[in-house]
Amino acid sequence: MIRTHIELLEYIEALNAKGLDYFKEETFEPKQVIIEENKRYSYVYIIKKGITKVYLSDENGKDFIQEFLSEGMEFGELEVFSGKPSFCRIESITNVIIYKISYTHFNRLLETDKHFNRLVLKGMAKKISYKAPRHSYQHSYPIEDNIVKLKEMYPEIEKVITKKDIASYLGITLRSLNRTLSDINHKDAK
Amino acid sequence: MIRTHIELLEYIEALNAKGLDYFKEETFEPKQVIIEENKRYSYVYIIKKGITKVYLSDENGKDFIQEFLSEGMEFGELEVFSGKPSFCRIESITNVIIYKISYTHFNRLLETDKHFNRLVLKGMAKKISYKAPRHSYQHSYPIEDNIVKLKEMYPEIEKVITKKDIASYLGITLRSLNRTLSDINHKDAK
DNA sequence: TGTTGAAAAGGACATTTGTCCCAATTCATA
DNA sequence: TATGAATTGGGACAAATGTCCTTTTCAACA
Repeated sequence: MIRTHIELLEYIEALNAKGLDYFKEETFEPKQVIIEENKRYSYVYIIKKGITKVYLSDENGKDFIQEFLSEGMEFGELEVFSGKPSFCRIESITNVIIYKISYTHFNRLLETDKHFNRLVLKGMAKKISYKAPRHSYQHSYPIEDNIVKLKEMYPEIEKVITKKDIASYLGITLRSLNRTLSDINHKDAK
Repeated sequence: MIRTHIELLEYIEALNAKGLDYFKEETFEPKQVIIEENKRYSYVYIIKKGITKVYLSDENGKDFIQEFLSEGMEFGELEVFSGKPSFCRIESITNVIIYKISYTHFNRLLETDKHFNRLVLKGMAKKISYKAPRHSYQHSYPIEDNIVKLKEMYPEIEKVITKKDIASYLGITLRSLNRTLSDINHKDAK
């Protein structure tokens, strides 16, 4: 549920240690919007620390959360390849430290550094692979199974992510989530 | 709904024309499984012609279709980067001609051919970008809107793709799809 | 300490969607 | 042409989910 890509983060920090100055740190407090929808940016971002949510809202204000991103995950890179404006909003949940790199430097690294290139490819592969089974699973199984599964994987999740966000991630309403949670508890109690 | 990546296809055919023999053609009849779930392969595939579906089935036999892929879209490339076995099944819908390239050659091209490398990155970016709004939209709007939208974009879709597949793509049952379609017709009639 | 607002919980009812059927139609092919 | 399988369409009912609201909890802070 909370994606990471430690390998990429470590490699970036190794590059920094070598004296490369392409990556600039920036910090965000909780609930700040880092990237808005439908705008053009000139930086690619990689999370050093903290948790962010990637989401879309419809005109009724309903959110649908695509992913929660954490250490080593990048965002803003798709726009480099597609040439299109951003299509998701990215917002910090906790305090967040990110590295940002300009499109120019990002492209240069991609072309000159094979290892970096490969890690970026790998990062994108991660994004694709996690989405497929997730959406499939959420469609095929009752909410209850999804939540049980989620709790098994991240028992502490409610301490970091609000229920509303969990519901948006599951593509359901908060009411449904609560109903299901209390059903699960009743079953456990038996 | 049916993804293409013509630029990549054209580039591959240009490479072929130059005498590069990395890409081998293979043909499939309708309803053949090209890639199974959870297996290891040693080729990356690019569609030259025809339509395929990418899907997962759960143990009850319910399918969830991720995407329909057509000209220029690749598959099997994610496994090169993740090192994991395949996670989706790929099946031909129409007659399909594909180019396949071995992992070895694929990796070599990625490293030596910047343009190819960029096109692969772009292809992956496409896969990610299309998924996000799609799943969001499908969660936030009634089925009806999804279907109306789909019909606007692909008026002839039912001639190529069965209703069952359309339903699986929308993440609903065939019954729901039919119900909604007849609702739409009744509204149109008024 | 009391106030306020965000987050969480849940009641009551409406709506949507799924499940389980069965019937009609199409289509490949024996 | 006959046959059976796949596809399509839809009725009736059950179950899941959403909508709308109210209440509770809790932490921040004047």
